[in-house]
Amino acid sequence: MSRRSPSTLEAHLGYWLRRVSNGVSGAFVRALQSEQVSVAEWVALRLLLGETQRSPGDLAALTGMTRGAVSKVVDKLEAKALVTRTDNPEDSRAQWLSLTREGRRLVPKLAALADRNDADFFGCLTKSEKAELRRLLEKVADAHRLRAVPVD
Amino acid sequence: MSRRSPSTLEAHLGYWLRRVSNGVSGAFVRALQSEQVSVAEWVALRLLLGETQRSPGDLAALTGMTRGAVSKVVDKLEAKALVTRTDNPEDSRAQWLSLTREGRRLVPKLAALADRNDADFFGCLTKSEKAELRRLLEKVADAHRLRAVPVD
DNA sequence: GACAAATAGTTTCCTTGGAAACATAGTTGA
DNA sequence: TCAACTATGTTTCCAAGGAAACTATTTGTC
Repeated sequence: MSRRSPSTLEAHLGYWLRRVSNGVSGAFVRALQSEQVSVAEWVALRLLLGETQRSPGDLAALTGMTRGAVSKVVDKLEAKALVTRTDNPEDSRAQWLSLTREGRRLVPKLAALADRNDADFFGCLTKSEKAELRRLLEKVADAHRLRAVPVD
Repeated sequence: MSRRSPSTLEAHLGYWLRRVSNGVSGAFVRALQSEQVSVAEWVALRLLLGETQRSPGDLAALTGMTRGAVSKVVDKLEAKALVTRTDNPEDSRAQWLSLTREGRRLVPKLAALADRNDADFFGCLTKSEKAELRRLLEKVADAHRLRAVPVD
């Protein structure tokens, strides 16, 4: 008549994934703070680099954020003069987003922060362990069609 | 005089970790919604099971949440009659938290949801791949002393 | 061409959690 | 002893993002 005790938190792979992911993301948030940029803003900036025909709706579709949330992120980026909104002449509901000169200048700096953060965190793994970790993560992502670009 | 173009989002392991982790966690949030429980509430409930001397401050220390946030989570759990606060007779600032009968009954149900979510997500990996993924994640967690129990 | 439905972006309201101030209550050291 | 410090839990204020209502356009259908 024994009843199995409920599994612990640590029993789940999802738990470990989240635990590590929160560590990596938290450190990245702190790194970006040195440039007064949020992760959502970084992602938006990176997605806009080299693209001249990208709309707020595109960002919403790519990231899984709501259009409302994207609207606010773009507000912030525009206030910081990193992005501009321009009317789409073919559809007056729509707009194109572009990086300003300042925005284009900032992206490589932020990318360097991302590079360093990643190197810091996964430096404890060998080259082949990193490759294996990436392979496994991509396999899970693929199996579940996880396409959304994470913004947090 | 060429300038290396900034790395893409997908270039980082942290990106893939977050992408998958958000998928797993998002699905778990939706699963918990069937019982009207948040992830933070689930974690608190699980951490309280079988413990009779655990305080709000302990939960804050274990999870990395602020004491303010824990206070609110406990408010919710108390309102749902899953947890009770009792005064600590040895220190009138402090309190002990305990699961109610209802709370103890709910935990195994929620644990089953977690089990299923994990199985669903990582079922696409072989047994040895799962073991390897866990090993790699624990290695990174260990290298960086990542102790906080994720609550989101 | 007219009008219903769909689409793009914005705004409002709500929830969640951090930061910091707050109120109490222990602790420590002169 | 008692003032200063520390510790516990709560509250207030703020920022971020989702849901859904809203405005303005465009598309599709008759």
